[in-house]
Amino acid sequence: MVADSYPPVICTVDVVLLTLRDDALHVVLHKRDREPFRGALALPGGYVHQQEDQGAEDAAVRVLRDKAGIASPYLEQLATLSGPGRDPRGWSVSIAYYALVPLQLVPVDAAHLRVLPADRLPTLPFDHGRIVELAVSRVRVKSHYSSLPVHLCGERFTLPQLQAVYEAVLGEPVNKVSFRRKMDELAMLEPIDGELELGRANRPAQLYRVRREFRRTLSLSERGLGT
Amino acid sequence: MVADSYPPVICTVDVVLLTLRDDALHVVLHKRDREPFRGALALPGGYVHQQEDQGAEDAAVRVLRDKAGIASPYLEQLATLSGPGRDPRGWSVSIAYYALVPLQLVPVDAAHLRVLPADRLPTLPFDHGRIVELAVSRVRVKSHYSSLPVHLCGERFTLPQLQAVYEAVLGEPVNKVSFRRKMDELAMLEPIDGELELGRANRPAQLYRVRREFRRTLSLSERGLGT
DNA sequence: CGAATAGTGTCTGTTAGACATTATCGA
DNA sequence: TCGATAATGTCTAACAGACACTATTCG
Repeated sequence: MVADSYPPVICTVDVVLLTLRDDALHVVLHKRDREPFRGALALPGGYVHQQEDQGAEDAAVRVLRDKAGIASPYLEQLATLSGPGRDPRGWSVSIAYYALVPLQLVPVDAAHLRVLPADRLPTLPFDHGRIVELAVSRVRVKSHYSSLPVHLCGERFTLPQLQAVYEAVLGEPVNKVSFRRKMDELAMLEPIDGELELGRANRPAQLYRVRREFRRTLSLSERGLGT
Repeated sequence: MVADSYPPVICTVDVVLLTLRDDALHVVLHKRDREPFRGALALPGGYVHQQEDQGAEDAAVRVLRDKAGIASPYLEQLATLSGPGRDPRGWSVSIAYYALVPLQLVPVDAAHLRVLPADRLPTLPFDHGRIVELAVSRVRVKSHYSSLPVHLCGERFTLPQLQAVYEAVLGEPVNKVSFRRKMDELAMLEPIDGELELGRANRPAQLYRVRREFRRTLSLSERGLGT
């Protein structure tokens, strides 16, 4: 064996916490409170804790709670990045996750957090810029054929609101009729009985919520939304 | 900080090496030559080597070469599994990859290797059974809308042969006309000029090969092959 | 009532699958 | 010439997108 003569591999998790603001995907970044890159904005992340984590996902959940004040968002493993150069401390592994959360749940005023547009980020430490790219691209692809974007909405929303969320994530307009057929096919929404979005000078929209069995998961469709 | 008082996280890679035999996906397993589970069949895997690996993928390539005698197959990261219980030596991370290779390139007679059907495997050590499930499911999903299965073919093949490969991977028959339209759309094949598969009592089939620019990558299509 | 947007009906072009037809080999 | 399979043409059913029409609210 060989490993014993070398320092341990540095084993961390990093989370791309995504939310929607002004119809654009934003990333929640965290001001680092220790070296390396102390004071820089970076993805919330941290070491795996052997004594408390039953797996890397536990570490990601803990990081989201402790560093971003977020509990139980939609969370999925993204990729694992590794190598000798990505962390100045040595050969490292980062198990990267992405999370989706409605803006209302983000503590936007916290001094150690920033919410920045995903497509206009400053240079980030480590390979965090690359990780954000991977996350955004994964979210875009999955949004074509799944219910992923509903996790960017709050508990109650109208179909026109949800369509706007899809359009923001996909970066292109979506046909209304096709969109509604697709949502129907995904079968993950239920109308909230008798609840309408009143107060505007037009026909009020029906309010919907995600069915209980899809709250922390996805519904997939065979064929995606067009273009 | 916390990590210093604990033993290092065990950092390994494991590779699900898939091939096609008798129209069924098979996994190449490796007889372990050291503890734990010495002598048991398991996925080819090993430690990350800090001094030679520029990343986990390098480790996967090295493992494939050293343990399975395979060079430069199609290789893609699958998932990362981790936790305190999956390896008896302690808290461990396995960065799992899957690889596709034509049967001709597998050293099927090597004493330390076994080629077993993916859907009828014995119980494997660690969580390798779970990793194989993930790999097979990933390959099935990707085969619906990509050129992934061509990596199970040799250099030259006919369209009927390739269709049989798709059907084996997907586990269901594929419409011939749709299949050919899809291959055409993927635009990754080129006929080998004047080369036909002669010798049988019927019209000979045109031989094709993968275009150079797709040799180690994929071509994706918007809409997949049907059910 | 008029403006505005929600929600739905319907038409049409595109695409996938079923089926039929032609092509080309060995025997 | 026959049997077999490759390769392709064509019809049809399913589906997505465009468009238009109806519904319902506020002012």
